[in-house]
Amino acid sequence: MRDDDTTTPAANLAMRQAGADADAAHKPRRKASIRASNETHLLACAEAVFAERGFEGASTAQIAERAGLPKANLHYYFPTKLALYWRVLDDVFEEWNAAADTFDASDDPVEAIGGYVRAKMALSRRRPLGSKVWANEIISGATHMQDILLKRVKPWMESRVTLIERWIAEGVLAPVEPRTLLYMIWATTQHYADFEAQIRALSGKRALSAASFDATTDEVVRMILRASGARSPDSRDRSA
Amino acid sequence: MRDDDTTTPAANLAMRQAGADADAAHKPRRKASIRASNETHLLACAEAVFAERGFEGASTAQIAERAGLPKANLHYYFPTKLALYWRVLDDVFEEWNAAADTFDASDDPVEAIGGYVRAKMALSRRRPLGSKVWANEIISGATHMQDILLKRVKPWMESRVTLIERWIAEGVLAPVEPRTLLYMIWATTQHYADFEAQIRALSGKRALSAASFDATTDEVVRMILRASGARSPDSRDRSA
DNA sequence: GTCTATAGAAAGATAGAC
DNA sequence: GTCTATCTTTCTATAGAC
Repeated sequence: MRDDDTTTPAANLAMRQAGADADAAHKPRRKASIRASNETHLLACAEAVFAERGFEGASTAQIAERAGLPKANLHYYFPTKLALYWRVLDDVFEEWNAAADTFDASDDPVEAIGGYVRAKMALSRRRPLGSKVWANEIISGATHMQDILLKRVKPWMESRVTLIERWIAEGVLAPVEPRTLLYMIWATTQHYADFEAQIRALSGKRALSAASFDATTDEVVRMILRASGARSPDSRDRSA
Repeated sequence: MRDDDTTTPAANLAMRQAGADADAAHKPRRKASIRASNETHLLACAEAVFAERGFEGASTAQIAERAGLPKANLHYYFPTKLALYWRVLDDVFEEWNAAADTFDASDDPVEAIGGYVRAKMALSRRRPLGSKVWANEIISGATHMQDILLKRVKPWMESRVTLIERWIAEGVLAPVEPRTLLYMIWATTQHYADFEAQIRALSGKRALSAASFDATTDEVVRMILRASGARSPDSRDRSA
């Protein structure tokens, strides 16, 4: 029951109808879960529309229609289009944040960077719409994301910069500019979500198969590791 | 007279006023150039608005206002919003295409790839708005760009893939997946245009200085060359 | 070529019956 | 919680005077 990523109008309508004829409107047991269910459902649909048309280009009517609901219901759950958009941005950031944690899974730069690249590639595959919403927001000037960028992303980046500089000092990473490396990782991995349509057009295929996406992931990991000059530390030569 | 990249409303209004009081409307000498001048001016303003809000999010009123013109004048020069958008996309592609030529400047992969990365970074710096329009269009599904992608970008990519495969066979490039390398180059270089707002927020600076952009360019070139394992061919060991 | 006025559709949001 | 009807604003595009 609770996988709500159905973003096609048809499936959604069907789902809505299912509960509709339980006409007794006040079963206390279900009240809270109706709200939760409708909110997540609307959020998933909103993510798809915001991804495709950006904040200004998206209309609440389109989102409601995709959700199989009247426009008024959308405004019942989310007072304004902006409030809905904020919730979507927040959701997307939480996943970004989860992937970011993989960077600290190991002190070996090969494992840490490799694992992070893998996590970001997996995210691009699993939730391309979220990545697109993020990209759209940044391209439009990031006006609604200053808080997230300054209070969450910036501190994360700064601590990772310090870590990368330590690796360089220890000789397990080439003397790269840490920010340039991180931007390269973000840009390259997110490209497979954001520029999906271009990749499809250029490859002539309808979609990248799971197998070829995995192969591409391996290749991206190899290339990023080569770019960064990462190597696993010799277990004995660490003098400090 | 003919540098029309002024995209601020104020400057544009001033420019418009200049010619306005030459009230004789039919000097044959000036007719054609008025059209050309207004068209390029509107195109520059449209590029800025489309970059910031995407095709659906942009309004002809905003574009006209930025150009310092009544909305009706915009429709006099460009019949529909879509026609205007197409012209912008076409302009942007022409510059992409010019940068693409640098790939063939040399048969040495270090020079060819390095030069191409430099050209793309320079383009990101010189015309970030164009890059954003492109990115927005792809994120939105590339519906208005299928022609350019299939007839212009795809053939270019395929011939470059062949070239890269030859380099690999000759041993002057690591055995990389050519498409993955090209996507990495595009993603990384365009990131400095498209994600400008994020970079600004994370660096805490208002804008990347010319000097630090040049340093970043050098670093990106080094990292891409390392990722691709490119090396200049020994002048003697070419047996064919 | 320029510009005011406006048509006709679609936008965000709300009222109020159920 | 749901949904029809509607308010107000803004949208693309055009008419028609100058």
